[in-house]
Amino acid sequence: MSDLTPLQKTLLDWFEENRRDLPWRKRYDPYEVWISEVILQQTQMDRGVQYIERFLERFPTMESLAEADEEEVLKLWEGLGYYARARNLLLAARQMVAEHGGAFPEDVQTARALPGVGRYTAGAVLSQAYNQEEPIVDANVERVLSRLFDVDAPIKSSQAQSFLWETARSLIPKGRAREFNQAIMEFGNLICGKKPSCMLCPLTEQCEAHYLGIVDHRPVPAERRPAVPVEVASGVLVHKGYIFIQKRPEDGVWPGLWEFPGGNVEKGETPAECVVREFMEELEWDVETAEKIAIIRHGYTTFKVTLLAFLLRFKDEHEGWPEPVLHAATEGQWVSFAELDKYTFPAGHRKLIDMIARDMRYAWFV
DNA sequence: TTCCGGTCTC
DNA sequence: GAGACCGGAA
Repeated sequence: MSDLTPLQKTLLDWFEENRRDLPWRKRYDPYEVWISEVILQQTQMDRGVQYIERFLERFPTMESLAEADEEEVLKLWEGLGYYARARNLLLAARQMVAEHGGAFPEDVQTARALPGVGRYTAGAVLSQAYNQEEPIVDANVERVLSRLFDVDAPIKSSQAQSFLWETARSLIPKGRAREFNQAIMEFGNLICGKKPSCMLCPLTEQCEAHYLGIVDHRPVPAERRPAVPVEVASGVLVHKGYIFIQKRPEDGVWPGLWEFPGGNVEKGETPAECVVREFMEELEWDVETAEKIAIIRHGYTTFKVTLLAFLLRFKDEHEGWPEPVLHAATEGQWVSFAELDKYTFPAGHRKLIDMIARDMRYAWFV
């Protein structure tokens, strides 16, 4: 019956030998495949697997997720980044329970109408869970195909992308989409990685880029522009041993996460002046800086952020708890240091909390 | 310090 | 078609 091409056969055989045990490969349950794919969208496999296991343990079914609290979903997501994924996951689960009987749709159009489900995720779930002959092109597949077929256009260009999707579709052996799509992705992960192991590769004879000696130049990356440096100041306002935090708006950066108020340091002001100004603008509170706590650096693709954190106190005496007038948040809270654990913070602010916890100078309110 | 990655929005 | 969204590994 073997009407497989050599390329298909090699990849399928290789996968049979080298298939890793991963959470969604136990059952290929559509819900579990979907959760896994969304978590792995921007996450290294080793870290992602732990998040997948934790997530599926807490929310084992579509129904359990649909009933979940957004705060709890975000808390499980803390540290993964791209928090819109978590929010879309919850929205999509609710939509599937309401409109699709709690099941992941079996056709591409319906699947792609779900929030957070694009071309890749739709193909990944439909092929792996339902064995449908839908292609997937992720970064692994991009590497494998751009090398095998020497794709010289920039990998994200529409020219390259349409070639990749068409090719990925044409390569799927009849009735074996589940195996084949996993095979090519696993292969792109373990053999044809960023640093390819051509010595171990069973496909070198069919690999155009290998023949030309340009494997390291495929795929052709998009040009990137240099990261813009940004200076940010945030304040940890302590009043009667409690700390003020606020919940970010539903859109923009870190949607729905909690933070210490602050903002960009403008030209001509010091970070300390900035944080005082920000507290006035965002909360209408008159504060002063008590001391500088820490400098935290974190890099992004488009920005490199230097976060300067200050310990703050109110300028005037306050008997009770002053009410903030929220201008940059949907909620505000006074919490004890221990209670910070229950809230979801961006990684930089979580780092700041850890630094405070370890620093003896702050033992009086920690 | 540089690099990586799906989806959504504009 | 370009840029925003995030964090950690290399």
